[in-house]
Amino acid sequence: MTTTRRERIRNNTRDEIKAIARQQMVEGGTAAISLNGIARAMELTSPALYRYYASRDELITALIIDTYNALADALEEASAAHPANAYAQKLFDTSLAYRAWALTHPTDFLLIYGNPIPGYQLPSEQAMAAAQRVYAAFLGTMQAAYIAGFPPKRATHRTLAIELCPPLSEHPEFQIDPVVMIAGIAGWTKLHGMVMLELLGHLQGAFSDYADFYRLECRHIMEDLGLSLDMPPLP
Amino acid sequence: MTTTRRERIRNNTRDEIKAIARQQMVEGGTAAISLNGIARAMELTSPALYRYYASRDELITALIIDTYNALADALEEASAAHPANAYAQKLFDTSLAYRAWALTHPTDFLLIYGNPIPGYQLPSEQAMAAAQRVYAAFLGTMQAAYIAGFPPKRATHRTLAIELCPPLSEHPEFQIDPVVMIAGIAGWTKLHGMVMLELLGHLQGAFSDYADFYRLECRHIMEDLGLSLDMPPLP
DNA sequence: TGTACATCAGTGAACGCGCGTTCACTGATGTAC
DNA sequence: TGTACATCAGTGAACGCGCGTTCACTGATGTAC
Repeated sequence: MTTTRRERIRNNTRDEIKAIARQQMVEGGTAAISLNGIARAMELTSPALYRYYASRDELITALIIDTYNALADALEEASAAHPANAYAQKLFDTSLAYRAWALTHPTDFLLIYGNPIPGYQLPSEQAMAAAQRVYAAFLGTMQAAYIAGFPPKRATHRTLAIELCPPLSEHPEFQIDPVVMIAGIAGWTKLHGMVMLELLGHLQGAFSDYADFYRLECRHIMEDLGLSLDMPPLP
Repeated sequence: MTTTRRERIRNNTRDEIKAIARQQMVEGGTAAISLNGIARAMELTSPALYRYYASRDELITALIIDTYNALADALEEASAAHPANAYAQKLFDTSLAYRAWALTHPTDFLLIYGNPIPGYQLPSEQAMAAAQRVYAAFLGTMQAAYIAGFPPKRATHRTLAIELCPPLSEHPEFQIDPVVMIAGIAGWTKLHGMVMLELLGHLQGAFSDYADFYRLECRHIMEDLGLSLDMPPLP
């Protein structure tokens, strides 16, 4: 775990490369990530970058992994603000954090959940694992609530749920009940749809306050999950 | 309305250009649309294309408008298969058509609902109008159901709804009640989230049958809208 | 503490490629009398 | 029906640009004895 001076410098440079790539994305979308451009910004020649990333694709993979992790961190932080048994509060705040993170990091969000980057094929096991952290931030709390005796209100019948959503035998340490899985993904897809459409401007002009709409729908999701918030009810 | 021979040939060429552009999108995403490439495929020189579209951006605008219209056509067709007062059936089939169209035309779907194309700014009034046809396919039926005495089951209180979703004064011929608007957009965002995540492979491995999951959630949406389907209930 | 060697960061030139757009032009198609 | 003219489709050369990646190399930094 000890890092030499050289390793530290090297890691800093790797970070700087990623930071500039992120900046490029902000300015021109994911397609604008360019080694030549990064080299220019760093006052290097472009072949020098190949010391740090073997190719453009490898850089993109690193960006994607970091992005999943950053989003997952934000969600976990929101969840951790409440005690373990405050399921509703945890999920509600996690949901708000999902939108908040997406709106403050729009290009990062689109990097992972938007169009695939042309010519890029993400192969990495690591990326899959990082992506799972995001789902886990929602599903973990839901599963805990389920075990504690709060099943989803409109739960799918167990036999049907098992058929539709066969338990993953690969990761037994991360077992989510199929009933929870279906209800959880149903909730997540709704959050995702709202965020995606708002982010890309497809709801423009519909609402006076998007945060209010989102909160309203989050409450409905909580109701569907059979979890009640310690909050004043809606008028 | 009479078209001369020349105009017909011209329109065919315009259509051919768009068709090839679509093919490019299928192969390499929206970023792969290239006038040089189109010219090559048509065995023309690239300046010749400027007779038909003043610029790459204008071509993309045409593609976007066509795409919104094609999706709206598909939705309207699904809805038209049922009589005007079969609200639930209309909406259910419209919802299924939304997913079906997205899955059969993934790149087109991403052209309109995916990442913005770098360097492209859609300015067109026409595009906005075409985009509205898609919402209208859902909201029109919902509004009709509302007027016929089927309010959304979990309707927002009117005063709150009006505040959150101020009626658009611009298009009085297309008036949707705020209560319907909120419930309708809530439903649409959920459909959209499911479609988007499935399309981009983010639900991979979760379900044995995505169509079943989608149908299941569509039923829940119908329930929320207070509309019952003439279908055998779920087991 | 000093020397010999290995490692590593970065250079500069080059490869081959593709892009959108402009310009002055040729030759074919249509139109008016 | 034939002729003179206008319209239009398409050409070929050029502009200036940017891209990812390779290669043989120089010079600095670290390491082992």
